[in-house]
Amino acid sequence: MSTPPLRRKRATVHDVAVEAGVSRGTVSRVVNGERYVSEEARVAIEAAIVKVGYVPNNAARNLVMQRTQAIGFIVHEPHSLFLEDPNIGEILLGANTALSDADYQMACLIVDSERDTDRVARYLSGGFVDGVIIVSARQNDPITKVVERLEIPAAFVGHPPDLARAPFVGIDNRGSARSITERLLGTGRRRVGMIAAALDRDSGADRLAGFTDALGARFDPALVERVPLYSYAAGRAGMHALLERAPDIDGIFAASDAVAAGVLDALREAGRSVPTDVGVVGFDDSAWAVRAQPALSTVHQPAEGLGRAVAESVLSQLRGEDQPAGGILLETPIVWRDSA
Amino acid sequence: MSTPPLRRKRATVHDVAVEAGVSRGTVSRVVNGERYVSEEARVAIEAAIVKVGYVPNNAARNLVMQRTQAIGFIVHEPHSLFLEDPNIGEILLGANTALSDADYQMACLIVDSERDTDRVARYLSGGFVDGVIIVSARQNDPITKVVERLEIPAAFVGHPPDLARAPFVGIDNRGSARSITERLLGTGRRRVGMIAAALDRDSGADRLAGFTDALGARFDPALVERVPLYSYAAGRAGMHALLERAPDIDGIFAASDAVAAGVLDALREAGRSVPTDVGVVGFDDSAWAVRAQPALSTVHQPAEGLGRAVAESVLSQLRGEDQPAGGILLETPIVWRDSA
DNA sequence: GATTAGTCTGTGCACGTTCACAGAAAATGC
DNA sequence: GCATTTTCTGTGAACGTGCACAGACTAATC
Repeated sequence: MSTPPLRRKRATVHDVAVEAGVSRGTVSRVVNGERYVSEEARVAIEAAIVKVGYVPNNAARNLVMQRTQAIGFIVHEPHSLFLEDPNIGEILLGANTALSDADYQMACLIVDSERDTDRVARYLSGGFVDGVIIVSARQNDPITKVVERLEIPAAFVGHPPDLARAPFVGIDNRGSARSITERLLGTGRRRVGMIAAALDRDSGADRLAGFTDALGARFDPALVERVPLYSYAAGRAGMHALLERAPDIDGIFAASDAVAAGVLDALREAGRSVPTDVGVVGFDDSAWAVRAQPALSTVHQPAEGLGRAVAESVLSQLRGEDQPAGGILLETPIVWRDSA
Repeated sequence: MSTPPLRRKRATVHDVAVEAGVSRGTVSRVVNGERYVSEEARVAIEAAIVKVGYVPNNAARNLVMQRTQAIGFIVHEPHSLFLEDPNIGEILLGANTALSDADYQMACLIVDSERDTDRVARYLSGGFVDGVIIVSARQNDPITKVVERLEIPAAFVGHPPDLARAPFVGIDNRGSARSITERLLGTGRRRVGMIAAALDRDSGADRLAGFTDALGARFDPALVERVPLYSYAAGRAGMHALLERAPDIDGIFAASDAVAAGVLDALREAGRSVPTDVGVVGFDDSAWAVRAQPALSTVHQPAEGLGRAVAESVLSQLRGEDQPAGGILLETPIVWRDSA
């Protein structure tokens, strides 16, 4: 015997109106904070609202306003990396708080396989969201194409290289990479290499460019090892490969903290001590950094702030405001710990 | 100059009806898969749907059906732990896939401060969700009280001790803890202790109980160190304290992998080698486990499966189906690696 | 042939809100 | 005192769907 839902029916704007002795229109005006309502009516309505316990019905409001009050949060990453990379979690958290403060829902869409691409494309075309946040877009990303074609308000975390003027928030990956590499060079290292990761993404490519900038004439391409992902495993394997090729290396810029954690373990396995034999710096200032042995010197990435900012950007577009050209870059202080 | 939204209007059920030469009612019937519609009408309507690109309007449907098609996902944890604990992320992922397969939205609600409690309580009372998933309920949790009072369909991950017969999914924490402790004892350890965490939660208390079960008469309360959270930092501090008290300890059951990672580092700092001097086992089989040095022996927690199952439970309640009494327990195989 | 049961279809109403409009009352200008 | 503006309020029409109902047609039964 299944219990009937038993949800006592909610108060409507009409109930408030009769309680306050006014019309629906006036109630609507005070609920939405519009002008042209007398002080007398306002207090009566406000009292009536608390008395009958009125809460606006979103479905009705959305129906007449032709909107959904939901924002898609699209992550184009394998499931496993979504979990391993703490940045994404923090970005999600920041975006979620900003969105819920503005009474928006967040719909998480994780794109892993081809099948997911179709599913998300269909979802987007279905008009289930008013806008989208896109977290790790690749070059020639099919999802990005769908968003572009549908002309949905969108904002990116990181700069998608093939989208001319899409609003984005990000950090100065290149400048930050240059700064921390310079700082690493300042500790007196002579053979400094890099584990470069995710070069198909703007962040990965920019971090490598910043590294090259810092080294200038001293740059030696043989000291750069390229790995596909920002992951612990990739960092460990990459470092082993690099040590094979250049045993005299004494400094490493790892493209992320997860990569750096792999680097540290590879160095330990090879019998090198950090920072005495080799100095290591990372990027992100994630949980990996403090947990590593020794604690990582790294670039602080304001992930939660990025999430909040990217959400604000979409919200601002929805309000029809002008967008700052060229996107927003957040500050990235260097955090110096023990690994270099 | 703000661009006007320019969203070309979507096709409605009425557009499909005129295209197929039938009435709205018939279109509605085929869209919802009801009986009593001729084969002829069905094919005409299906063709018309793809031709005009019809997608049902959720807001209108929700309005008339008196529902929201959204499920709240409530996490009662500090923000930091939400990120550090990989289980929660995986549960979220599993729940999200199950929910979106059923065309439900997921609304993430993270409760950290007192202020959040009020916000979420108000959100729940507002009727913005049809049901809720509750992830880490404490005893006497105010959020749980609100859910109970509102009589919203709910399902828990883990068993809230003060709710008599609330549907839940979980694992047999006590049995699993007993099994892995027995296995640890089987490696010939004589002084086996535990870093017990989060005793205000059912999982924490049950893991300690399982440990006690396994030791039986050999149980020594002095070998149990209690720490507040399932965190790396707590594990490290707890292990240092325990070593102070019992330097002859040769086996440790850590209440979670994150705790175990802290234990490993504390043991390294104290100059003990694992597993030679001390055997260590964890709980969760999270990313921490494989990343640890040495890799952790641990209990595999099917986190993504828990998320999927808890979502299915709420969905099933929404369909008005009978609930299995006593909740659902998922399997937890032991994964034996190098740390013991 | 009349009655009944079963299948199929169209119409009007309801869901709860916002918005445009009309009109009343009050304030302001000459 | 009349015209004009400003402030305030109520009314009806949407928005797009599901559902109850009525009616039409077919097939089976008496």
